[in-house]
Amino acid sequence: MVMQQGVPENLTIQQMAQVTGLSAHTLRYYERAGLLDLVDRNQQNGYRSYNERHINWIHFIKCLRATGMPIRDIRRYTELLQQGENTVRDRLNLLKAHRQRVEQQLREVKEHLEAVTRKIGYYETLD
Amino acid sequence: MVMQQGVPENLTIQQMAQVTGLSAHTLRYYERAGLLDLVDRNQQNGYRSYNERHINWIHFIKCLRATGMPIRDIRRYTELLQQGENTVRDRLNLLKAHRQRVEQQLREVKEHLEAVTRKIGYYETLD
DNA sequence: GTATAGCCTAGAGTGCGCTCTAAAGCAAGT
DNA sequence: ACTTGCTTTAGAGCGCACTCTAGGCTATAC
Repeated sequence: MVMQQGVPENLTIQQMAQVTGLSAHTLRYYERAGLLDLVDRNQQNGYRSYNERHINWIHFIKCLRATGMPIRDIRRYTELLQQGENTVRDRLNLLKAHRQRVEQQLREVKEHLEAVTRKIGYYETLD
Repeated sequence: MVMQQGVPENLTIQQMAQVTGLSAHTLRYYERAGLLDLVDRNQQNGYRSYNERHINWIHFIKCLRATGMPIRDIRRYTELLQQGENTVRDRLNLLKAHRQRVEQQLREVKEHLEAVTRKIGYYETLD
């Protein structure tokens, strides 16, 4: 196994788990869920073999998840990606719609957090 | 049933659902979960009877939920509330800890959203 | 009285996103 | 050869927050 420096290649699922911060279970789950096609296998033993492209992709998936995109939408995005260049417009629309929803939700959370802050202020006057 | 104007009183669960935007199912669930003690009953028929205090309380619960506080933490807060004045400090700490977590999460979401925005920017150059 | 509509309870079901288990295969060390 | 520790799969289980169902009671209109 490489892992000295340079471009990561032929990573086992545990190494991939370390690098991405996801568990091996979750990596397999994402693959089954269609978020991660194209995972090559080691020819000798049939183990999954990840490379830098997978790392970058997982990193982006984590951004989508962290901003609340559901698994099925990420699968949809993945499918578009696999269908090639003529889906760029669809992918763009999908991401833009997502961004808009997230921004709306950020505004709502901030608003509701202000109510919490007001309550905190009230409690502080009692101290 | 009153409902003309002035202070809401003796609301049925359906009226309460309308006012709060929660379903009757959810109102019962919140009560069972310990988020909502003290729901009086109509002496004749045993139906739940809500008043303005309940409305305000549900409104605050919605702020906590909207900012991601789990049900069990809201129950904890409810318990403190029921234990009276000497829990003010604990309630304050609970809300402050919550606010801090939410603010942290807002920062993280914003960061990850920037990655999405960068991807959008990239796609737009392809157009 | 009867129909309809709203309320009650206990408990089952749902959807999501993991997370774990069992049984089996492969790899490296002693 | 045996042990240890990784990998594989299919499928079960979990925690959360609802959401709904079944069966029964109550209230009002006709």
